[in-house]
Amino acid sequence: MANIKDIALKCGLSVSTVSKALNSYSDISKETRQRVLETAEQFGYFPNSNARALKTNRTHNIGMLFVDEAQSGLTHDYFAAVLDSFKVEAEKHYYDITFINHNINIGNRPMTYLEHCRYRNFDGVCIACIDFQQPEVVELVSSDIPVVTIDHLFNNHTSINSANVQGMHELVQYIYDMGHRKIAYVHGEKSAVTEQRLTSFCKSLMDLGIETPQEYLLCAAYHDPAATRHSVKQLLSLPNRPTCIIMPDDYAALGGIEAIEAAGLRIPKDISIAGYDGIALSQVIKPRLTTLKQDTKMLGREAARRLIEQIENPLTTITENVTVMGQLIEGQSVGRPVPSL
Amino acid sequence: MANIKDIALKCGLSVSTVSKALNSYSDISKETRQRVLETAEQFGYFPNSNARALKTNRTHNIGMLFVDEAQSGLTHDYFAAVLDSFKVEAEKHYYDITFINHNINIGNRPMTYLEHCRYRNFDGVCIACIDFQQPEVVELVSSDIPVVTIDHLFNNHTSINSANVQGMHELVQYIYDMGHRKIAYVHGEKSAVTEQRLTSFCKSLMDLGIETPQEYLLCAAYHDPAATRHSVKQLLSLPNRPTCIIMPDDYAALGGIEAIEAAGLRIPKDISIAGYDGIALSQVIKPRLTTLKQDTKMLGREAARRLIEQIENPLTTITENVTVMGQLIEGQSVGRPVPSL
DNA sequence: ATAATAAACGAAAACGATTTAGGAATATTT
DNA sequence: AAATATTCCTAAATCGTTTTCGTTTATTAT
Repeated sequence: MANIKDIALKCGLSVSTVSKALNSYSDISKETRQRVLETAEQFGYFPNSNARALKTNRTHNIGMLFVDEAQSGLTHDYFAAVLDSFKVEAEKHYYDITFINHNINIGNRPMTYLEHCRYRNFDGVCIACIDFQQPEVVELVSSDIPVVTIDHLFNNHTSINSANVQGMHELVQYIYDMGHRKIAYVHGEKSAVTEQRLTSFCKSLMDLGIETPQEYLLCAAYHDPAATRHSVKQLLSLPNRPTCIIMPDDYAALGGIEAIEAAGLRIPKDISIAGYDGIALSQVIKPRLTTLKQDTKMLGREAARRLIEQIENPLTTITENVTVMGQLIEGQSVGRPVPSL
Repeated sequence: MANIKDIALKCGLSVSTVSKALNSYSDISKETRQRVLETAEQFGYFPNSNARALKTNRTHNIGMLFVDEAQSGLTHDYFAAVLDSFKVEAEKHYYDITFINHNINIGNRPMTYLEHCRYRNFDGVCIACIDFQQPEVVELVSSDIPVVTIDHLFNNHTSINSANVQGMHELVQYIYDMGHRKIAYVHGEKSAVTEQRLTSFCKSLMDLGIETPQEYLLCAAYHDPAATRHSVKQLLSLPNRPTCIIMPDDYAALGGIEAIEAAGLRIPKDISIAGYDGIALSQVIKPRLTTLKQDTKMLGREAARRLIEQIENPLTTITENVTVMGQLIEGQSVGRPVPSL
């Protein structure tokens, strides 16, 4: 692999001049600069990232903290889509992405996330799809490494958030407009996202003058059709059962659908069901889900952009909490309820 | 961040001694070694990866070539699961994973994959879920960087392959055993995998003494329900239509199911359908798919293991082509055909 | 003509590790 | 007592860059 020395030799220049030429220093004449660039191109040269990082303390490498164990992280469509979009944008800015994990330390102790970041000298870190309460995560966030979080808000840190309040409101409003008055919500486990959606759900209904009985609010794990199947079954057995059920997410909705069909009910004729996420899957199943599509493209892109902005202009950048709007997808799973009471 | 110098200072030793102690050189006394390790632990020390890489030419970083554009790569359940498993195993061996892409070169030209690998000094590379014919991919494979490919076989290179021949055979045999004689196969686009499955499909049927008309073999993109919907529609309109249809993959099967139900047919009563992949989704939809589960855990794990083996013992390692068996999942989508002809 | 300024380049010291060759001190053999 | 071996450690070169501070030459001002 050709290095800067080879180029210097070939051009009859010093190593420093070549370096400067490559980095567009102003005290290099146009002619030499041109000459250097040409030989560099000809030699197929590019800087050794390690040497450069060693000297500059910049790696052009972003750490991605995505999920702890082999949970549903990468195979979770929503997050996979966000990651994908993040990756695309980061590449445009010449950044690479490396997963953060628990490598083994010199002392035979697993590194903390922060230690791993220091070890690899990540310029910045993106955190998504993880339990944000973990001490280790908090430690990482509290460090001086630029951090952007997705779907979670830390003090004084940039975050990109799907508009859960707006999204849930829009979904509820739509369902209301379709004529539903008995709306249940099987919400995910406790998290910032869940709280937002749940609050928005309750508030939206209250504003519409609807009272929601406690039995209409159930908890079931995200991304877990078995859990929602159970919950929906429970809802269906209520004496005064809902006419529409909102699921934690699209994938989990599959469990709900199954439970409904198992009970011999038809969607949306007998009962309606709505998802959340708007992943590709939601539009290729039967019935096509009425759901709230989160803008994964925008979420990933903005996260990457702001993080890089922060990395490159640490002083002028202000921390922002960006909210990315979602969009209702009108599928076939929410219909008009039968007028019967 | 504490460095080796700090430790040397604290211990009253030279930098070289500390380095040797940390790297278990034999010419360091047990006592000093112990002392160094303790201070290292106490200082929260770990080596600067860049400095180390610069000197040793080893980065403990594996390049992952996963997909060119924002195609279905990360959001493709099968590959996401393989990647996840690869990641878990790599971490166990103290390796990190970085995505390979087309960063911008010094000459303002996008780097080739190989160039990116050299730039980042990856110790090894895993290639999956990509068009293996691309010149750039071939260039990378032909380099001296240790490479392992998943689901594609290159000469003189280790590869981990899902047992497509066995898998398809098992699937066909099962369908046959259920009584089907008119079996169609909507196969994916041209690739090594497709070829293996297609060949196995044809051979298995021939061995069973069944002739398959040309109209029973259709091509539709992988992971594309719209494509399979179209193909299945076509199959259904045949004068002598099949009693069972094998889909390119589970996700694409959704399109097939839709087409069948749109035609007013019931699965598996009127017609059977089978998937391929055995992703989680396949078991939470209705009907639960009869499909061939590829062992993503094993595929990812073996890929990581062999690659690392190759990295660490470049001389003693022989290239292997590992075949990972799949397993039939008996769902509800393949039934006994109606005896009518 | 001389001094001051500007333009273009180079020498050398880092960055934080690894590794080779060798040096002191101690122990062992002759 | 001298020679040799062993043990433990250090000096210094090196990996490929960046960057500070000079130095040289050319240009302009006096």
